[in-house]
Amino acid sequence: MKKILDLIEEQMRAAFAGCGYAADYGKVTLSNRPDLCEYQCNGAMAAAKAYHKKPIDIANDVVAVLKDQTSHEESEKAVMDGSGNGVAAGAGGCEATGSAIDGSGNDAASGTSRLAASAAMVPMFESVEAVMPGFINLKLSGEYLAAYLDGMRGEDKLGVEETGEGRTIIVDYGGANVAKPLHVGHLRTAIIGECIKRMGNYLGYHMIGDVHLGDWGLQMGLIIEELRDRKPDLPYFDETFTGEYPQEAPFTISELEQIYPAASARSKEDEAFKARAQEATFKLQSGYAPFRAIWKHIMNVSLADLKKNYGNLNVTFDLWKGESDAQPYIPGLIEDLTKRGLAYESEGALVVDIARPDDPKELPPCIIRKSDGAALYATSDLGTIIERERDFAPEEYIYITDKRQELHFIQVFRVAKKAGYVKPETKMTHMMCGTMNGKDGKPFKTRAGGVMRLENLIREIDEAVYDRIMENRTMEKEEAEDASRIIGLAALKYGDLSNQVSKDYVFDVDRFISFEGNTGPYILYTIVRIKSILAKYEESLAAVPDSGNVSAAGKPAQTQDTAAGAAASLSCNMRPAQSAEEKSLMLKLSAYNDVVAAAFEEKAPHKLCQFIYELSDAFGSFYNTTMILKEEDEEKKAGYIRLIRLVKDVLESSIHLLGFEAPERM
RNA sequence: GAGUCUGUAGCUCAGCCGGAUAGAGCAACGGCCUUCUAAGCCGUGGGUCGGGGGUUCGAAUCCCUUCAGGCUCGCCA
Repeated sequence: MKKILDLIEEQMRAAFAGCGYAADYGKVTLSNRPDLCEYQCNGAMAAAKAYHKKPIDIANDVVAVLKDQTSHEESEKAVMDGSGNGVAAGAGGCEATGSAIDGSGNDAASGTSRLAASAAMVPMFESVEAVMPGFINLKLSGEYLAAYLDGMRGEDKLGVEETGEGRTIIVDYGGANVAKPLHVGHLRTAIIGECIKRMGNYLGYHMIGDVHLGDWGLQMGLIIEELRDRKPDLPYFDETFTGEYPQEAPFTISELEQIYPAASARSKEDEAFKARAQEATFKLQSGYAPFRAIWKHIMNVSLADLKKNYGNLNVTFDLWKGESDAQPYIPGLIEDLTKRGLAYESEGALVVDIARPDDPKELPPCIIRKSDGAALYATSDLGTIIERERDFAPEEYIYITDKRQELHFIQVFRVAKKAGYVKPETKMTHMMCGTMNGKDGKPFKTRAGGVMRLENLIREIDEAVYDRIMENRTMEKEEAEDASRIIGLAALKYGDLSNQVSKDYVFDVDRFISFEGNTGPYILYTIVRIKSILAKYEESLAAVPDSGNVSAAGKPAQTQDTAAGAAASLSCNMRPAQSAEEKSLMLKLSAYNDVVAAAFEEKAPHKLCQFIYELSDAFGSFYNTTMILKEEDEEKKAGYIRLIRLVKDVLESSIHLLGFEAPERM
């Protein structure tokens, strides 16, 4: 569906053009003064200079054209109302407006007949006015808005346009290291990446998520040598061993997680040990069979654990590739760059220049081979690009990492472009994440000062949620535990995603578990309340047929709204808003497709968070001023139900995009 | 030192491709449950948008400058 803002803007542009002004001045935005209007156009003020006129005169010209249009619409509408019968505007009225809005939407794409087409059926504006110094203030008509929402209800994706057309985008977002437990530092990239991937898929792109494991560096040598010292009797360390290596890994995940930090710490003090680790790394990379066997064990044990932990976060990957997968491409890569004269020796290393004259500061070259002959980070990322081009030839790459890697990606992107490994038009995006800080503003730590493991963080939040549920709800232990996991994850993810990606943010456990205000649980609470109302409504419908005879005799008009009528009422049309609260809610809903598209386009999940918070807020006000189930007018009640069902659908699909779900009760 | 990002209410954050009175949440205070989940709703107080200059009819937003903080600056990932 076309975005509602675009539809309005088309009218505005046509009006500007109709007055002899450039259509571009007809830009329309959401109002920043909700007390005055719903949408606004500031183009008259911008145009004033070019046309040597007072802004208000231009605004008045444009408004006159729009009003002329509106009054025309109103006369048409009056005719419709006459035949439609205001009170019993049940099924008959529905069909008419339903097709009208669809028709106008489709025509709009093709051109000029749109104005007439929509005007004939549904007036767009309730009011249009010019205000000093030259604002044009707009209010949407209730009928138009209701018809627009009906369009949303009728679509699979609630009106979101699938602009991706199946084009491929690779999202590189895990960043996990094999043999190291996930810690809070991995949280942001995982959460954000998952969200970007989901939004892209929703918009019709073919998103490929790759965890891109750190599975090939010095860490492997460190583990091997530490293992040698701890368990020297293993066959992997027996040079004379000729048999089959065991299937069973010589360590558990817990041991592995203990081995690596120990080895890492030791290498910083023990030069000899470090040298051994480097040697082991080299042998592994050269294909030395016993070490390859250990490496496989490390991978298997670690991967199972990582999948479990990412799974708990509701984060999944299409590819579980790692740096090791890029290795086969590296010799050819280096040869190619060297042969073509792009890479040259400098201070013993092999480098590629990436500096450009217009850089504010001359950037250092990209090192693709160290002076000791080993490949490094940039080399492996370039190798990965070659593999991805071969396998997927994506139209865009999105890397999601900590912002400290900015320079690295500038270098890699430039080399990839310069060498022609990716097409010139391929977009290469680095989403730089701010760090997650503690309340003190410094990088988040445990109380003891260490790095917080992700599973501990999650457990801490889940437990806090559980306590909160038990505090003021009666719920079975098992249901409460399930709910606290769902709610805890929402709290965690929403807390992260509601901040701008590139900024550092303060992760305050106490605030997250308080669940008040702009938090994940608040969103879930809204959904749960709607579900509860809908369930009660369904019950009431199901109950009616039992006393059907009585009801039918007494109130013929309402019998249709029983069991069989329920389906009909759902397919029936949305009613124009009856109150300010209902209108606000409907206006908010209508922005859904715009928000999703913008959140993806700008790689800004926080915009979607902001939206669902405002939508929940609007629902809260509506809920508090409107007794939905107590409404005696069945037609009106059915209208409310249609509306809140749409609110629920939009909220649920939004949180799905963000990467969490809602419980049934909370 | 150079580059870059950040600085908005007591706290946590939106707004930043210029527009009307700078918005939320938390915290504080005051109302609203015999009615659909009060984890809610309504209201009150709280601001030199780090400082200074400039552009503009109009600046939190654009430009310059300055202060404070973060990060990066060739063989870690």
